Amino acid sequence: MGRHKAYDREKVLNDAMQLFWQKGYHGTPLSELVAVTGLNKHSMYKEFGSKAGIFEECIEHYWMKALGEPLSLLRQKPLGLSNIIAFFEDRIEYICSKEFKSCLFVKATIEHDLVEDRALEHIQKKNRVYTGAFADCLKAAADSGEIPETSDPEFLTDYLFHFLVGMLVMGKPKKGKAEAKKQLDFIISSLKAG
Amino acid sequence: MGRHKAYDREKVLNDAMQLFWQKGYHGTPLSELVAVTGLNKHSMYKEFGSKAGIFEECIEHYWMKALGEPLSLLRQKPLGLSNIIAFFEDRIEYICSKEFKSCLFVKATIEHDLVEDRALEHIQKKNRVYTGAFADCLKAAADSGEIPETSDPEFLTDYLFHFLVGMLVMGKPKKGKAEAKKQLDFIISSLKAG
DNA sequence: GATTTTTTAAACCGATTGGTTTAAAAAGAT
DNA sequence: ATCTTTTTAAACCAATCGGTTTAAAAAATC
Repeated sequence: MGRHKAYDREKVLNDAMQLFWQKGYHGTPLSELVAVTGLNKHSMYKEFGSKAGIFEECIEHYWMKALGEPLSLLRQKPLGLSNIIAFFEDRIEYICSKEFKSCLFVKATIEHDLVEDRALEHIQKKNRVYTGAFADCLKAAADSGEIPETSDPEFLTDYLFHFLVGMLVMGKPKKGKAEAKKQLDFIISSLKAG
Repeated sequence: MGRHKAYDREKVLNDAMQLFWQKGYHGTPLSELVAVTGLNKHSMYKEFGSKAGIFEECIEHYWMKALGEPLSLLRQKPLGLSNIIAFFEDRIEYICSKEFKSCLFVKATIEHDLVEDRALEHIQKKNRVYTGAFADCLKAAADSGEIPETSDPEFLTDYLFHFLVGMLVMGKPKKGKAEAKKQLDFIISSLKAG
């Protein structure tokens, strides 16, 4: 009994996420959140409790909507170097596209002491899922002989992650997609050489 | 004629820079700037005009005070791979120290559409000085045979820069200094192998 | 038609934002 | 002692911040 909700929670979350993604946590005032989602301020608070509450749900939403697909590229069986290549090619494609707007997680990581602790921990947990997927690919590549058996997936994973984050911060390279692909080629052949 | 300024412009700039460095542009309210520098609000505006004005001068200050020393490591003659190694070892040392607080430039880059355009361009110009120094080292290394002559300093420079930025964002690696050094070793031997 | 819930708009809260102005006091230079 | 400049504190500005409350209107259920 009682009236139905007029808004679509998914759509609201998506709109809010887009805003946070573009402007960061502190760069996004509640007023704009209200404007872009179309929700009434009152409904907003009833649904999410606070600005921090919205943000945390947006992180989960971002994880599923924006990071799910590239993650699936890392998990395609059989695991190996090809996953890493496919993943980075996809990311380069995105970074060089005009829709590019960095990464919500990276922005929140940099905002660190400004963002709520819970949200930060949430992000770090998700990061670990990502680096875990990297490591699985590298282990498989070592097992199959694609890269030397002596390779250490542990630090190579973080090395790859650093490179990824650097690209996400710096955005489109001055010489475009071709330059980014050269960098990727270099990394891949380095992995093969050990 | 007239009274002398009681404050030391350098010290004021340094205090303000530290704050911006820690909290970013939007995370730093004018009130805290006033509190930390000890300047009166009125004097602040007479000296710098606006918050954006203070920030721009802090960028230049940061460039000289925080980035000058690592840059000099890249410029030590004779140029070559050793400069790159010394530079990254120094950066790793800093990143793993407890004084670490990321990089003002990286933070401002991420805040991008929130930060004044002039400041952003200022930063990008300085970044180019840095990548230029990288490129010079790589060229010298290619000339002397430290790395293959076929190496392309252009994209290798951006590759190194991406890695650097990634480290600055992610902070101390979970396994500490040793892990970061392994990553550096890997990069250097990759450069040598081509 | 009674009940329950959502929606809406508005008023309201105290605090803070970047920024300006005023006016008096303090200090240096001539 | 005079003139200039800096310093200080305070008042002031409109706007915005995250957040709460109220009360009426609009639906949906029974």
